[in-house]
Amino acid sequence: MQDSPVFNYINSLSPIKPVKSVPISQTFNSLSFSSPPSVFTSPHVSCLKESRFLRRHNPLGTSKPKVPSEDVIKVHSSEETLADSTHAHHNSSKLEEENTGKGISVRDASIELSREHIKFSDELPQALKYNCGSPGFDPPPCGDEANSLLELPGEAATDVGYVQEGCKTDSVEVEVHLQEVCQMEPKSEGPDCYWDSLIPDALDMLIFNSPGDAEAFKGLMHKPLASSIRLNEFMSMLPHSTINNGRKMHIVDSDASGSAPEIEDHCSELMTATGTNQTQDNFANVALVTSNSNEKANDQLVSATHRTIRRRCLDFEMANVQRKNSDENSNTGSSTSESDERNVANEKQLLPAKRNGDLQRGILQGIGLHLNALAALKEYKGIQIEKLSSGRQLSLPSSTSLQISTSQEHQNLSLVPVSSERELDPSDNGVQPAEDCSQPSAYMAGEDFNQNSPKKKRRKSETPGETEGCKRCNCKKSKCLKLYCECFAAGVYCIEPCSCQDCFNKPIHEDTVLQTRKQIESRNPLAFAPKVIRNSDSVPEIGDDPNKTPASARHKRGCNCKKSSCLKKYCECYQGGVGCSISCRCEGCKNAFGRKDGSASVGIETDPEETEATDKGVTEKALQKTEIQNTEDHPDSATVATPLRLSRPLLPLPFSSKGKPPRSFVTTISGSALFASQKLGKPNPLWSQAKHFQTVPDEEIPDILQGDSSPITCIKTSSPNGKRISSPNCDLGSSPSRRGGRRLILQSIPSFPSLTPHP
DNA sequence: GAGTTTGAAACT
DNA sequence: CAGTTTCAAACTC
Repeated sequence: MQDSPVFNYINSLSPIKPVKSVPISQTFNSLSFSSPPSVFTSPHVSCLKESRFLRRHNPLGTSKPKVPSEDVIKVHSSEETLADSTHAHHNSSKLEEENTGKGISVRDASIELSREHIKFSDELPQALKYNCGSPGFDPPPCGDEANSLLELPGEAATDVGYVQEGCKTDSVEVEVHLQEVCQMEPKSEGPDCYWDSLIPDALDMLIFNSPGDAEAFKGLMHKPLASSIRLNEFMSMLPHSTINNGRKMHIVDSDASGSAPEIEDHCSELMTATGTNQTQDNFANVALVTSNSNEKANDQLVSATHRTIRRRCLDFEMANVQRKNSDENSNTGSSTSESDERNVANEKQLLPAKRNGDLQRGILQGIGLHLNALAALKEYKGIQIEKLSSGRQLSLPSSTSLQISTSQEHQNLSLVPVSSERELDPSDNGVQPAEDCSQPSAYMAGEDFNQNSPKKKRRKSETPGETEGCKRCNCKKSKCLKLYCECFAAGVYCIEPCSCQDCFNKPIHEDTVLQTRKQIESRNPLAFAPKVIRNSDSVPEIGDDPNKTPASARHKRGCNCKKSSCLKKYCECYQGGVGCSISCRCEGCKNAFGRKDGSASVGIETDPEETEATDKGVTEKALQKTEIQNTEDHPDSATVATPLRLSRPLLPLPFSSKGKPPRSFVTTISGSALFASQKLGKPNPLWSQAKHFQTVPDEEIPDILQGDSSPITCIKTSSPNGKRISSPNCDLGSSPSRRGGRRLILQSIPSFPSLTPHP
């Protein structure tokens, strides 16, 4: 019987057997996120994976569908597949056999798909290039798929964990398969990003929501991808694939034995249509469902799969959540126009402030995408994002997300204590380690976006709005563990685009990074705080002409320029787009945003543009700043047009209009926005990231309180470490001694700054 | 792309 | 806290 191809085939499809396999549990360490290798402990599995990759890789790798590689050919026919399965059985333990069989079947199916659906391949010209965009997916070096798998600790771990849960074999296989698919995925880089952010939601809708949602999803899918061509097909397929009881796909109904081909087709279409990881996920789900004849098994598998996926793709999950929300709240599948869709996508990333409850999520979402990733994304999206953000996005959200990202890093790295005012959500703990997110993201950014151009080039070429978000350092001696390193200073891991040497600022060295960070913070609690403090909610000051630099914004410590006259980026004030203040010790200050001597803040506002130093860049900057400030003033209003800059928020670095933003220059989140986010209160898995906000308040308080006009306003703020910090603003005023000013502290200020300007 | 300038960060 | 050194970004050629 076993020899019978049919039998084998069925076996391969049967979910039940795999589950039985107990031994596997040992192989796979459940919940051990750090040990992906464990997943691959089994040589057998590894082999399979590799082979798969090769197969897939080759066919897809070639931008155009070509004759399947040898491997592909081998597995190609179902019969052959069966044979393989059988073979596997013979060679491995039962458990492994099971796994193998399944894996093979899945794999085969995939292969067949690729083969049968050449069009698919066509649509995926960049398959090779594309590394799974999933946050959870560690971006393995392009081309080295086998390795990549191994390198994906988070994913693998996740998989493993789930495997143990019961659907082990299938889950694992599926996961693997997904990974493959991910790698295969076609999309252009830009679109990838887009889809990555977008699809998750879509997926959710597809899977969890009613068919109506499917429509929405459809609309979403429309957009930009080349693969969208397939949308119709996909959509037509939806009825079948739409979830039944909220979890299963109808496809499940088709019985395991009979519908393999159909499923495959669907899957292929699905993949084609979406061209995203999520799609893959769906695919996985479908595959799982299909393969299972047993209801329970199906449920388990599906749920397991979902969980796995979700875990892997925290970011996406966030997105999904948000998406769901948005669906519920506002539209439903109505998003048909491209612009809308894009907006939606952007919103996810940028954090739509408009929707209740979305804010937080949005923020989280933004967080979900690692800063690095975001930055990279931004680069790819380029203008698109800007447009979107400017048009619809709230400046606030952007800012928020940005800030969050930065803070997040902080948290991750330094475990900064949350300020009292902010309660951490219990869910925090439950949330996957930030690292997981950040890591993959970081890698992803590097790999996914795999940029050809070195950071330097980018920097030079990058326009203020285009790529500034992403920090790329060039450290050689600091190992990226000192503030010299922009990445480190910004609280982000270095990514591929960085040209640093001996870099320790990577997830791998988290401990080191964390430790170093703590050390630095112990020395200077504000070391990682934003260098520029902006007044978010403060009422426009006297000089706050829209066209002028925000008076409220000031550099935390002030600059110490001697030769640059504060007219170059050497000057942190200038770089941060703020005027110099009393805090500054600069000589010959000509800061276009405001000279320290001339009524510091007011002077700037009076006429920054008139400053001799004013050049186009400066003016532009000033304008941008103004925009920002305006936005900040109305952070909550969703409708506020987001200035270009705000759109940037996706990027880790909020500020610099030109070139890369200064290290830690961060825009302060508006208190209200922040508050709102806090209020959402719903335990959000990503809430932990919210912690990061804590830093915001610190900055914010001063901002709020500060009126440029009020020289004396000093605020006591709590640093992340709980140390007290004085706001730079204090300096402004009064005290002749810049540093002395800081020490003036307003002790009665609430930990959480009121949203309104301090009296 | 290499070299210089600059000022923050780090060190003493 | 001040002075010096180190460092990497910013800038120039």
